[in-house]
Amino acid sequence: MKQSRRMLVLRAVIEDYIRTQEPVGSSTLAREYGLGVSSATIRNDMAALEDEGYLIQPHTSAGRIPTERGYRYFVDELASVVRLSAAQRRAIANFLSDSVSLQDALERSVRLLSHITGQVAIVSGPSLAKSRVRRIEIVPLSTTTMLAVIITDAGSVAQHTLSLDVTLPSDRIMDLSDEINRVCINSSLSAAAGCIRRLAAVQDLREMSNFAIKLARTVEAMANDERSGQLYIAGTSQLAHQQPTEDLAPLFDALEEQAVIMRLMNNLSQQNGEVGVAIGSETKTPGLMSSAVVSSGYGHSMVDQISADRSADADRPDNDNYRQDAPVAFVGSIGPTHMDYAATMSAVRAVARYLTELIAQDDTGWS
Amino acid sequence: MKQSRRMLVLRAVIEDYIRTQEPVGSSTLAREYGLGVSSATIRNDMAALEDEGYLIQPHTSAGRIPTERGYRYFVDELASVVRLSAAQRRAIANFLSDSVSLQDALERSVRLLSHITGQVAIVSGPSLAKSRVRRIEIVPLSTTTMLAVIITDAGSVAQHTLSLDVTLPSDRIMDLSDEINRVCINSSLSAAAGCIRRLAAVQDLREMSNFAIKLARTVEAMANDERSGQLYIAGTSQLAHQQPTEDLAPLFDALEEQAVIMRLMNNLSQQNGEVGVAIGSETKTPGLMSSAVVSSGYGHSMVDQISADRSADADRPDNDNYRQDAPVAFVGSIGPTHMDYAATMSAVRAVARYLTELIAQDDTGWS
DNA sequence: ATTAGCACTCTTGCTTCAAGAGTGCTAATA
DNA sequence: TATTAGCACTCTTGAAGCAAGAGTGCTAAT
Repeated sequence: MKQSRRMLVLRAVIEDYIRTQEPVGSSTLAREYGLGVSSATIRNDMAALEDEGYLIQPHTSAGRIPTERGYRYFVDELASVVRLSAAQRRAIANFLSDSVSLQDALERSVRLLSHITGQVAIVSGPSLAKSRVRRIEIVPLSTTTMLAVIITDAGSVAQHTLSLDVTLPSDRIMDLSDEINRVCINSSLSAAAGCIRRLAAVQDLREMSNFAIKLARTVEAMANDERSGQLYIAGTSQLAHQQPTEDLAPLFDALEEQAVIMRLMNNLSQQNGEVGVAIGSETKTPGLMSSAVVSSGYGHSMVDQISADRSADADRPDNDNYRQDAPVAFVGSIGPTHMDYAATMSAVRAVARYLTELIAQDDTGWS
Repeated sequence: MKQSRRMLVLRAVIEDYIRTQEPVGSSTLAREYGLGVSSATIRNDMAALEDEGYLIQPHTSAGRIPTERGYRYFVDELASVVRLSAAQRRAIANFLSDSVSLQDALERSVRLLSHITGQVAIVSGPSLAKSRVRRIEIVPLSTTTMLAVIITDAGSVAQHTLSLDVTLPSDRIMDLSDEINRVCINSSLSAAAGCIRRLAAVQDLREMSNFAIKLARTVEAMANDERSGQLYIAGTSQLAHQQPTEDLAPLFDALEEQAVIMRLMNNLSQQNGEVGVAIGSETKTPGLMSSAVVSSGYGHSMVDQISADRSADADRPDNDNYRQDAPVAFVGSIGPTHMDYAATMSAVRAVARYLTELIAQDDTGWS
């Protein structure tokens, strides 16, 4: 009973602080929240909560504000993420439905998410490493330069220029291109690189083999490029709008460090389908010490689909680093530690769901 | 003589203010700059300059700061943009030279420019409307969905999904694709749309013609899409670093309004090769009232190349909206009105030059 | 046309002060 | 033992007052 009320107090403090952003005192709590005890009692509880590290007071004679630990408890208690209402979900689907390409869909998604949460939103494009090749095109830019365009099953398009020392006849390139596409389709990028390399060795390619090797190296590089999944960020202006409680510079710096953000969000969205939350120092990122990150993976590789097609395609080597159910990309939102966690988590989840559908759906495409 | 010294004083005030960011008084001026007159004389000049609208004093008893008009005069006087030193230019070329694709080059460019100027940098990808088609690929995503990938001579890649109501045999699509590429190559996008549309009518395409028409519409839409040239922005964090003299929110808002920025920069970079400067209200953009924009076009369509190839290719209709020497995209930097104009203009110019070379160079490609 | 000198104006930083909010502790109560 | 009333104490916040400093405008002299 006692323990229980203490936590109710904690919850009340946090809710109030999230609303008002001001240190909350015992009397406010006693008045506004129906705790049925006097302010003095609450004072005792708050003192205890402070001892336990859930609350802190900015100065001797002010109300209390939650600590990182406080928020963590609060978020953990928030176990069941409230689903958005059907209407809200429909609105999202509606807004995103007439996207015209994957990029377009992702751009809309960040903007939408940022708008819903009123915070910074981040969406990554599907990681190339975790996608399958749908087509590899080789477009001559000049006699000695080729543009390799790789289209993945997630709908993303990556490009890379290759320059050669020799001039190659275009029909031979076409042939090679056809051959590559025949062999590589539906392999992961790293597997495809292997295919191409093998092709370079086996076939009677003569002057082409050099080119093929270069191409293989390129594809491999793409697969391993950590920041391969393009990052979309929106809503940085929202940051400038909140009264500058503190210095925003480090936060902005962090946002420009794409690699850092990428790693952070990826870690956070490991277990699929669920939204992850990192609060303050949990982000292990200098600029985010007073921010929280809410993120979810999306685009889990469809399990049955994979295994079905694994057995079908004998050409594909086993060293594919697919992890079943590992998300292919992520979507998230970054805000102050005193953000509205419930709302943010719901929104992130909803957008993630939508994007997952969208990607899995490439049998029907974007309408 | 008198007129001349007044303007020297103006120049000195502006230079000092750009350095220190603090209102500059007559005594400082007399001491630090070798004007050879007393502070009282300078006071008179400053009073005159204030009457003429070049200077203003924030409060009765403070130094003077430049007005918009002051900056304008200053910038106009700065006629000859200082070229960067050979070493600096080499450093730029060096940093950008191992770009691996157009996107990559553009991303590096913004980051670099932002780093050099210490301000926000913006680079647009080549506008599709002003580029020529190098290749149009049609990749089936499913039986009823096609991904159209358009590759332009500037090296940019645009994509768009098309969904159909009927299933089309893939070999027929290949044929159509070949035909389209045969006819459209080297046309502008809008011309290509026309080609495809004509193809749809003339050929015995049967069930394909519907698809072709859809494709034509898509290509046309891409050509007309104002924001088609993707926008790259870097260095927003720099904004947060300068002491917040004033509210940054509107500035951030403006930066997120891609369409607005796009239009502004485009207008500013009309006359090619030269950098344009818009100061404060000259930008006609609410959020930029105390910012200045320095921008330059890049990637002028190479004049002779165009005309040569205009006569050669009889298939291309005349309604191409090429304007000789009109830039294809732009690069610029945004900073406070008290920025270091000379340095910023030099940097913008250097990067623009480099990018122009890069694009024109698609006969040699990225090294 | 320039300059020295001087009175005047404003900002800026500091200190003081009173009001208000909130706490911690003690002693009384159920 | 858990709760509560009461009270002294602490600390922030805002206003007000004040002295120092910077810079100007004006006048009179060169």
